[in-house]
Amino acid sequence: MFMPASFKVATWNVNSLRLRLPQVLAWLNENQPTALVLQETKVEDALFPLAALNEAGWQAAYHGQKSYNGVAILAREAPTNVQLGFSTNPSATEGQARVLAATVQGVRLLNLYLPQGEATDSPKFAFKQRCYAALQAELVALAAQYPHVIASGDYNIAADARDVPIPAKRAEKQVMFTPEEQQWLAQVQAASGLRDALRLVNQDAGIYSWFDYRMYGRSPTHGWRIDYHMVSPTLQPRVRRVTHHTAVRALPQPSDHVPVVLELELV
DNA sequence: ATGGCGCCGTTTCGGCGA
Repeated sequence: MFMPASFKVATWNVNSLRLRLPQVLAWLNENQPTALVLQETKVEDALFPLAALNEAGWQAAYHGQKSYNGVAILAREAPTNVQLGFSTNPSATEGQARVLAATVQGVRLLNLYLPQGEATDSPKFAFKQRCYAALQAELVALAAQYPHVIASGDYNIAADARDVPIPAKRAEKQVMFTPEEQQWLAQVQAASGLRDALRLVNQDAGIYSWFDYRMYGRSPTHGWRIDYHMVSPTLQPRVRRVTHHTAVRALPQPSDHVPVVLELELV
């Protein structure tokens, strides 16, 4: 089966693609990934900045809406077999543009922007749970259908104590770290066989992908790790490294998330 | 317990995110 000699995929919640476009173009030029998957593009498809990306040599599949959500997959060659939403449960995201899949260089990429949940007694928390149930079914199906699967994006759940900057007992009271949510994240991996790529190669605590704007300037190291690359069994031995590009936080008008880069190679 | 910041839009403040 086809497998490129190397594969570099990045995930980045940009919190408005139009506002962050210069940063995205600069980052692409500097890092030359095989693919970059974006969340919170916050732009409807008619206004997607396709021309500027094309001029810089990048093709795109995108699924957006006005103001909120929005996901896109960028690559040098046009992503193929593009799927909007979960193929196994299209209504699970309730019309919100949060899920996009496409094939790049023989790898099936699933780009995810899962709900944050707001509070455990909020309807948004129940929505988050339904999205995780649909995600689990989707990953089980994808793992059976495609030889190489990477499910990347903003999962809005920190996996364990290493991924939060405060004691776990205190974090457990907060959405994105409740034991219930951690169970959803663990169950998704157990059922599908996909694994958090970072933890295959790095057990360090204090590696973060999201930084609360409200803490910015006061406590810039006060982040959480809520963005992941989940890789299917065939790719797990090929994970070389996962890096978090926190330097973008020093740019003017940064996103609250940083690019997370997964590099694979043949063993 | 609260709020802090940043983005969006039939925009100049309220809704939403995390």
